[in-house]
Amino acid sequence: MPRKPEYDRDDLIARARDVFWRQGWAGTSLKDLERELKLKPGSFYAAFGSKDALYGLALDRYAQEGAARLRALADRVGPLEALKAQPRLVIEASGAPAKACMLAKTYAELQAKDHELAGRAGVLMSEMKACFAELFRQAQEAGDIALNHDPNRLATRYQSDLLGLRLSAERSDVDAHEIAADIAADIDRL
Amino acid sequence: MPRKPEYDRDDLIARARDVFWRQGWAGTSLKDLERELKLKPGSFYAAFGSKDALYGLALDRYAQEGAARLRALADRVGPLEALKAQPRLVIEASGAPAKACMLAKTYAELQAKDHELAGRAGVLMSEMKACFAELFRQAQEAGDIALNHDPNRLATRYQSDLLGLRLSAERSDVDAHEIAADIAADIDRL
DNA sequence: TATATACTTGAGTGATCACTCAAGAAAGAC
DNA sequence: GTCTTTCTTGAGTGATCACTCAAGTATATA
Repeated sequence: MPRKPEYDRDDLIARARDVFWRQGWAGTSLKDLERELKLKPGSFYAAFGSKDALYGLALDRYAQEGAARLRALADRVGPLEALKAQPRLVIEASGAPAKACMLAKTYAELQAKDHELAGRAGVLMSEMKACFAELFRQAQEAGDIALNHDPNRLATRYQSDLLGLRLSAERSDVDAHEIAADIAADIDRL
Repeated sequence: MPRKPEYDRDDLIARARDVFWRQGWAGTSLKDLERELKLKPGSFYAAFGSKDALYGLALDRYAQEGAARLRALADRVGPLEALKAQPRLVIEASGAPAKACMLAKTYAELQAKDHELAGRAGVLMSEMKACFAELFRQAQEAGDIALNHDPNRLATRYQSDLLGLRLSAERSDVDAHEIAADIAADIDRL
């Protein structure tokens, strides 16, 4: 008996993710979202409850899709090549609304206020780090990386480098491809 | 004949810098500044004109002091050792209100809105990059780094690594000292 | 067709935003 | 002391913030 909504919830979350990713949490107003999602306030709150709730969904979606992409890449080309290709891929992603990592931006913006979303972003970054560590471990298992390295330490440095790269890639005075190539070259020297 | 202000303008800018550094641009309200600077709105606007104007002053102060510290360090221990020590020093700075770079945070927060302060932060980051490049060049001149490296490229990568390090240093699940040591070790291998 | 159920609409809520300004207080010049 | 100039004070400005809710509309079931 009920009426169906006119929107596609998944599509709405994806579009909200793009707005939040680009403009940040405080930088995105309800007006921005209403315009972008073509939703009046009433529908918006009926669908998502609050701006923060939608941001949380967008953050989870962002992390889940990023991890899935990396896993798919590793399945295709192997762990070492995936780790080497990732820096170039993240800064070349054409559809993305920004180069910088949404998790890092969220964490940097909201951590000082102990906002729940910063905690969530931190957890998701930690999971991503574990994902990198697993790939380094697999690369060692395959004999591509010397065994005297700690995969967790490699992952920590690698993630840090990626964060720096992606932030640098937003700048017009920086050749991010050079940085990406240098990060990949570092992996070959392990 | 005039009355003197009761505040120390330089001290006020330094305190505003710390608040902005920690909480960001949108995350800092006039109320926050009035509380921190102990200034009523009237005095605030008489002294600085606007929130953005004060943020600009704080940003310039931040960059100027950072560059001065690095130059002083290089004068003391030489260019190579300065570049190697800097990663550790930036994450150990005890008085700082945050680990992450204020220029990077400003740029990340405001670039999407084409805010003037993002442009200013970008210019200051560019100047810092040139400062790094000069140190790499001097280290080459001193025979500490092989001449086949482009100092500008080294500086670009180095700055990117520092940005990543400093962002990572805000996280509780990351051992930033390991990253800092690894960045320093990379310089030794050049 | 009638009814029940959910979705859509948009004016309106109080709170907070950056900012203004008029009035009062303080200090150097005379 | 008196005047002039500047600083300090804080209530108040309109705009925007996230969010609410009652009324209207559309659709699946009976």
